[in-house]
Amino acid sequence: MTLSEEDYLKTIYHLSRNNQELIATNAIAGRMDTKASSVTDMLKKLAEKGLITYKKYQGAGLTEKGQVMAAKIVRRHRLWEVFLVEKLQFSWDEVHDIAEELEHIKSEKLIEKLDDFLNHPRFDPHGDPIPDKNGVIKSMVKVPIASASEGERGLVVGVKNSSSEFLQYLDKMQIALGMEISIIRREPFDNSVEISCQDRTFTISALTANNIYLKII
Amino acid sequence: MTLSEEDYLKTIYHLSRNNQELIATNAIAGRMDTKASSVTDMLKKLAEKGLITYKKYQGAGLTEKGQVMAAKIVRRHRLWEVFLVEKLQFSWDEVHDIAEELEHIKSEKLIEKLDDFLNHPRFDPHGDPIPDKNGVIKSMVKVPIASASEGERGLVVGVKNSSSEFLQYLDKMQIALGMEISIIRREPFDNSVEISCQDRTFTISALTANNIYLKII
DNA sequence: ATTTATTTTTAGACAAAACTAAACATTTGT
DNA sequence: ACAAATGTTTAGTTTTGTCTAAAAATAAAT
Ligand SMILES: [Mn+2]
Ligand SMILES: [Mn+2]
Ligand SMILES: [Mn+2]
Ligand SMILES: [Mn+2]
Repeated sequence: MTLSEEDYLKTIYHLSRNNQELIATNAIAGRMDTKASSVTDMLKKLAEKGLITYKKYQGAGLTEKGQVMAAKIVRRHRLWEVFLVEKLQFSWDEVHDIAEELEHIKSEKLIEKLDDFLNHPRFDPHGDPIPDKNGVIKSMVKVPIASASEGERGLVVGVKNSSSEFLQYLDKMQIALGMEISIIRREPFDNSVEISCQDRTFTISALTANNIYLKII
Repeated sequence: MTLSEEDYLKTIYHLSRNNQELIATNAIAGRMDTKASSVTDMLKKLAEKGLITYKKYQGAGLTEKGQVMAAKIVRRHRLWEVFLVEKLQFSWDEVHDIAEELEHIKSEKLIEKLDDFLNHPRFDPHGDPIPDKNGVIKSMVKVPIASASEGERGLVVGVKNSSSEFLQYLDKMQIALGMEISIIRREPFDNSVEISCQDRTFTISALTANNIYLKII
């Protein structure tokens, strides 16, 4: 597996989560910042290797084998992110790009030793689950603040958007994983949500509310 | 800088240590397990970028700029090796190949944070010095056992050959960095050396004696 | 049901890094 | 000094991954 093949496989994996349908060429191109023609070439190669199913003009989907491979790459990515935050003191908005490179280092032993060293974390710094060595994910029941009802409260367990901009915005608002949030009121006019968090009460936009996941308690 | 350019630069750096002369195309090809013609192509490219001096049929040498770049790569390599041994519990004969990949991860901040995390180590697991962030090396006065005189003693501070085979052989003989060794007798017939180490007295071959460095005390 | 628009694929080109085989330069041996 | 041996470069391919432009297929609109 080359670095490029791994990145394509991972992209297809992410586009397939919460979505049984075939993935379109353009969807992949859009997310990877390449041209559709490049994607087509790569899809043929991955299909040739038995990692995806691919039918002309129809789109692509992971095979069982591709699913397992992709989950391994995601596992590596997320373990490295934990390392960067927990051990090297990076902030959660800085780690993605570095992990994007580290995930391609090829050594089973390395990743198992890293996992030991980190004490087998189950979630990455953005709350996303870390697949086990067989590619199995234990995901958590979580709901965006935007879908929680007035009066409910929950723990912040993840973010939907993990761009630097959004994560830094959360830092600025002093919202972090593990904090408890109560839904005070939802404003029907613009779908903004009034919440309380750590003795502060304030309002977040619908967009923000859509990108923060809670585990209701 | 591509991965490949970095590997070539590092090879030239290593071949230039203890040697002012220009490095021959074949020397590089031999060490990197490529063909001379591939080396020639790369030398042109590196010269083009101002990282080496290169004159047809004469050989190559690092420029100031190339020197600094190469030292940075070596710094990354050796810091990762320390990480793998100290934190992930790899043995010293397993880390080189993994570090060969890790050294290419591009992030200044990563490497400075790693250096902090490791407490600014000055030597890698094989006793080789780690360049500082400016590429400056503080090397140590060290002498191969083969060149030490009878009656002298010293601490094991490095190995010349750091192949897995040799390192595993040292493990088997229970010789490790930091141990104290006394030169009991040198046998003129085959240049083997009788040494004592940790209350054991035994004989090592000339080849072995040439590949273990001592700091005389 | 055609026409139009969008998406996807093909064809052809390019850059990076490798190789083989042949040409050229340097060194060595006599 | 010259021929042979060795070392190095050039020329021409190959593989991987990308791109542009044109062709083909599918989807949307009138
Ligand atoms: Mn990430
Ligand atoms: Mn990646
Ligand atoms: Mn090494
Ligand atoms: Mn390398």
